Amino acid sequence: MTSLSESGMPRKRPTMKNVADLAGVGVKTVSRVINQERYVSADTIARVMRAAEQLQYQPDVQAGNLRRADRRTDTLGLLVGSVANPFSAAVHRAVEDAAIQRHVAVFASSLDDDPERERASVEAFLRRRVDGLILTTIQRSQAYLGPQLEQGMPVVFVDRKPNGLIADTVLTDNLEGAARGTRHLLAAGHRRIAFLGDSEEIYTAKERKRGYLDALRLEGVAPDPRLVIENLGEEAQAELAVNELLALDDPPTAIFSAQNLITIGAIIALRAQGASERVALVGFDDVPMASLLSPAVTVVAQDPSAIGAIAARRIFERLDGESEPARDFIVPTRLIKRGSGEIRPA
Amino acid sequence: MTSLSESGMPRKRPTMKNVADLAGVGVKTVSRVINQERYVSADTIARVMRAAEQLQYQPDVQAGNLRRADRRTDTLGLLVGSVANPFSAAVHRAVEDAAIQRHVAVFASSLDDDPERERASVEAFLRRRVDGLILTTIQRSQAYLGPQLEQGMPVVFVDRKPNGLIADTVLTDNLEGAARGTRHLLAAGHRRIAFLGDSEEIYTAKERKRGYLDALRLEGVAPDPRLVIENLGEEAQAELAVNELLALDDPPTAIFSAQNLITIGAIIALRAQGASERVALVGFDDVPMASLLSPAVTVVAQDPSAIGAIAARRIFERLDGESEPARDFIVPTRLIKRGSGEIRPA
DNA sequence: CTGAAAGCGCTAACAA
DNA sequence: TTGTTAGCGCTTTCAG
Repeated sequence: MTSLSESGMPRKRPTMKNVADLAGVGVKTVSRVINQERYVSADTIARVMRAAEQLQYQPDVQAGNLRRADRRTDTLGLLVGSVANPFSAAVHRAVEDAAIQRHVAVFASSLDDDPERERASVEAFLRRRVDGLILTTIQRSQAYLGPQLEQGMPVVFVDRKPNGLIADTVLTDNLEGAARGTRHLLAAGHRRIAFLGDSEEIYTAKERKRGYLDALRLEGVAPDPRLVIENLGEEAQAELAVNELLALDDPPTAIFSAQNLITIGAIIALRAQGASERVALVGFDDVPMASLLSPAVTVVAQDPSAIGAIAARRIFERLDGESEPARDFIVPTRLIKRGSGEIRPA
Repeated sequence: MTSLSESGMPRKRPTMKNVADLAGVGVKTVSRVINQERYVSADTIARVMRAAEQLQYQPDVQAGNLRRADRRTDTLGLLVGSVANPFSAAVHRAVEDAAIQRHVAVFASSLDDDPERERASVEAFLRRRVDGLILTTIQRSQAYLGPQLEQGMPVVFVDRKPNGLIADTVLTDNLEGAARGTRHLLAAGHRRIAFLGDSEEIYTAKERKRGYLDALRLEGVAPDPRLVIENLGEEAQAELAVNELLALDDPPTAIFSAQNLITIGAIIALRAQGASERVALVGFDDVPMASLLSPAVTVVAQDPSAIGAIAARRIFERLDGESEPARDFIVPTRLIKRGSGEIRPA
């Protein structure tokens, strides 16, 4: 057993020099062994390894990278809404899985829709010389990243298009996904379909609304402005919105909710009003435990794992020299029919 | 607009020397300004700031820390089950919130119950010279961290007690929580209460089982070994286990499920058997959307945010010089009555 | 208040 | 196959 209290003065960490002295070789030889370069005799390798083992030597990557030609830190910065949010967490996980294969570690940071925090986090990443950046942004403009792009740092935007600069972007097919969900309700016979969306400022929200409107138009259904409620930030607001909708003279027979938390708010409200078996509901973005609710919730699911994987792949491609112009990667959605979206109008 | 394709040769990043030259001062003066040291004239500060601004200078923390006395990297390593798992994600978020206040960035890594990955991740953290480590471990022994502890690196274990060394640990009160959940079922009149647990190797699983058994014993109920099913790793296994239980001649009237996914498996099975309104269920660890299920799920909730916050606080205390012996921090649970746990025996 | 020189731990370039 | 020297970008030390 080793404990903190037993230890005397904290020993200094062993350096490459220490290992070299103990092994009776020069530092560069140790460096060669540690980095598995060629042209070292088996015997020398063994001696160095033994010395390193004995001293519990851990190479210092920061010091190494300081002189190394490419100055890579084998580090990535990931900025998401919140690491505690399931969508972000899935993106994070996918990025991590891609990164670990290249021995790259990832810094993750939550920004909580706070523009101040976006800048602060990005600067913190930059000071730490991350090799690349994967960002969900909130700021009005990302032009402040221009210099990094020019210096050749790979930057991939995720889930939102950047403003003020051109860079690789990975996006859910919000437009088609929302249209698809809406079409699904139209196909079930609904004509009065409400739209619940979040802040009009958010790119994804705008796209989803557009998809909803497009689908209606294509079917020759005139959108009713009273059925379109936006700027719903959280569950409680969505609940209120649904209550209002149901109180209309000619209430909607179906609801398309364009975001996760809004869908949950809608479920709560529909249930409280005893309308959950009567009013159809399709949500954009999957909801946890959706299949265990009654009715089970039909959703247009995003694929956060794919988003994270594509973003990471792109970063590494660019790090490996890919230099084609910035591109948008569109990730398709998947309609998951579970019940709530298959309710027909009375 | 700035784009990748417009840029010519990637320019080299500006260094402190560049700023110094542009401002017409020595490097040390720039260093003083950047680090906000005293004894620099207001005029000089202004000149340096202007030059830094103009060159878009970003200090390189790695280079700085190389020579700095305390050798801090302002970096933390966090190892959790999976960043995509809600419990871990909440811990992560709490750690991040504490870290950001001190301008500390956190590396998060998922270990997926893979001992190999545990070692690899910890080594990756160590090579990057993190200032501290917050770990959910899986390996049989963590003795390999002994040298780090001796060197004075703060290490806090979370959710599991380490083996082979003594270090600060933050734990849910598994024993009392499980006992509490079990007592809740006993108080409702149940005498045949099943226990569903995961791998017997896991510390928390052992504690929860002990809590269950203690509660039964204290009430004078002899535990029936046929009602105790362990080593349930995932939902599907839990479902099978519940099916077996319900097929007994004298089936349980209540179930205490000792883990998240197991609880979900139990819900699915009970519902499939039409038993969810008849057999009581209390789960350890909260379940997403629990209050929207029917019946809503009664749980003994953990407090992952508190766990993360305490772990981070401890790391920083130690970094600030605290040297008291390693301690266990026990985080209480909370019984949330929602319905499934209040069903009485027939 | 300011700057020159040394050196942090490592790798690049070159020499042996 | 191995070692030596310089230098990465910064902070420390110490002298102006």
